[in-house]
Amino acid sequence: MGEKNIRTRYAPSPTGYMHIGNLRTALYEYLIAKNFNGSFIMRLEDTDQERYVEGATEFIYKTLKTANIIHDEGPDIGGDYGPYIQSKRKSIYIKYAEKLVKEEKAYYCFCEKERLAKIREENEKKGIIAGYDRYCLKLDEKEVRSNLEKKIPYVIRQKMPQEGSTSFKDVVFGEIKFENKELDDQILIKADGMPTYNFANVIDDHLMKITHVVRGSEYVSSTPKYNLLYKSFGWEIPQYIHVPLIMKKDGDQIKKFAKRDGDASFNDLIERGFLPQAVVNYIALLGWSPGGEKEIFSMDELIKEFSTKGISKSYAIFDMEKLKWLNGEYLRKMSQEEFYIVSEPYIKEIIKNKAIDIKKVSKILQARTEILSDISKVIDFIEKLPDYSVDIYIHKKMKTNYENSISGLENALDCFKKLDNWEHNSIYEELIKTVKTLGIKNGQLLWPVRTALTGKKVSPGGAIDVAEILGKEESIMRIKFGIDKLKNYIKG
RNA sequence: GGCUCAUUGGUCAAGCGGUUAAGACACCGCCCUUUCACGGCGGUAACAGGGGUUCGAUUCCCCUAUGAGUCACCA
Repeated sequence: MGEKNIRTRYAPSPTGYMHIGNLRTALYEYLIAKNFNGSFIMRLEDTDQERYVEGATEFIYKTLKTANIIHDEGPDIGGDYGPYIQSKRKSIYIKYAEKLVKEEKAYYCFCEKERLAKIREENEKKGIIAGYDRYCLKLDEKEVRSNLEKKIPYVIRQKMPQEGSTSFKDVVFGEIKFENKELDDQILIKADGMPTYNFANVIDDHLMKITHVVRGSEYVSSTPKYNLLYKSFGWEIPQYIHVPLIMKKDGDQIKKFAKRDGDASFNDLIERGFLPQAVVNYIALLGWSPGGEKEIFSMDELIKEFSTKGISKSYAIFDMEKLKWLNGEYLRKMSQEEFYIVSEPYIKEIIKNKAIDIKKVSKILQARTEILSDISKVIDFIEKLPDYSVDIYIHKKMKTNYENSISGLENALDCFKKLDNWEHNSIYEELIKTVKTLGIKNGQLLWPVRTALTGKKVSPGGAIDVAEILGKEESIMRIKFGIDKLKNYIKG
């Protein structure tokens, strides 16, 4: 990919929150740069003043930081090619646009939005979609000057060639060719003096010495316009790397990820209890394959392994199930202590009882948690025994029924009462001793105990784990309650 | 609609002219086991269709179908 310094850039506009696709683009840009020991630049594209959202910029910084995607230059930290905020570079763009006008590669256009809208509407009626009709291209120099003097609002449009074709080589898609006559005379400078995205992009990427332009494949069709601009200025065209879009499945429809549809943003996922590293790992793999069978990558490993060769050409559908699995893998890979740190807030959110040992709860949760936010509904029984139906005492494989559940619980009750050392091993030994003397299966005794203790069909940890966490007193109470409940049921 | 791109199991995907067409998620079964989970083992399931080129096409070309992107004084 060349010898010179690789420079990539992430150029978000502060118009709202970052979605998954956005973040992945930033990730790839970062990985490509770092893979070659290059620089990753952040540039704010705030040229649309109407869409500006307060606080969006801070949010972008925060998101990149939690995702561990770190820029080397940017509005907040500066760099040699600043300013990195487009609104502060307004005069630069105008200067370049006027240069193009002088060379007759662009022209002033005084058409009102109303006229443009009307033409578009008429065309639509006829069933055609056409670009600008070049009305203002016909204006002679005198008219232009007089309009300018009269301060009639204007835009500057790029004058597209009417013949020939423009082709470019994309790193992932290969050679792509467009006929020039299909290109619209796009606006370079808007009536408010701000550049359009397409124009500002070209100017800034060149001025900031960006070598690799990574962006979503929705920009493929505007790339020839970029190249014509580069050509007009006599600038070197950067490498294009168009990445496939991330989609979602909605019924049998395939759609783009969109915040307005309530699709999860990176931030939403983190709030839901996904680990940033897991999400980053997952999205790295959405649209890119390292080739081998390894699926879990740290950021450093991604940097090392990433190659544009593995970027796929077709869109990928976001699969929440796989993300969950991957998140679970990250959780399980942690040490007990690490898991305790991340799970503690979720556990404490629901368990208020100070007597409960949060560390023990955390321990039994680790192998069973995929998303941290799921914790609450799994351990709710600790704080308060839920209402439950006696049906759950019956378990075919454990060979339990109402009657032997009662006797099982009564036996367990005796064990519990005489236990002084309330600790996992001793509880286990005591209960198993009883099982042996009764000559029954482990499950026949343990299943009713677990059921009485939790009031749930499934629980994290078995009878002994749960008993240990609940403590002697509470366990005895719940066992007694279970016995009464079963007896009443049989009677009535 | 024009243009551009894409199309391997439900999903992510490997493959790059000759393979029993990997692997992962999900699903199913078995084992482990004090439930569930974890873990282990195994299973179901794919080259969109049709023409070429070739001794031989999932791989190359063309057509069709389907999907996506784009056609703003938005980025």
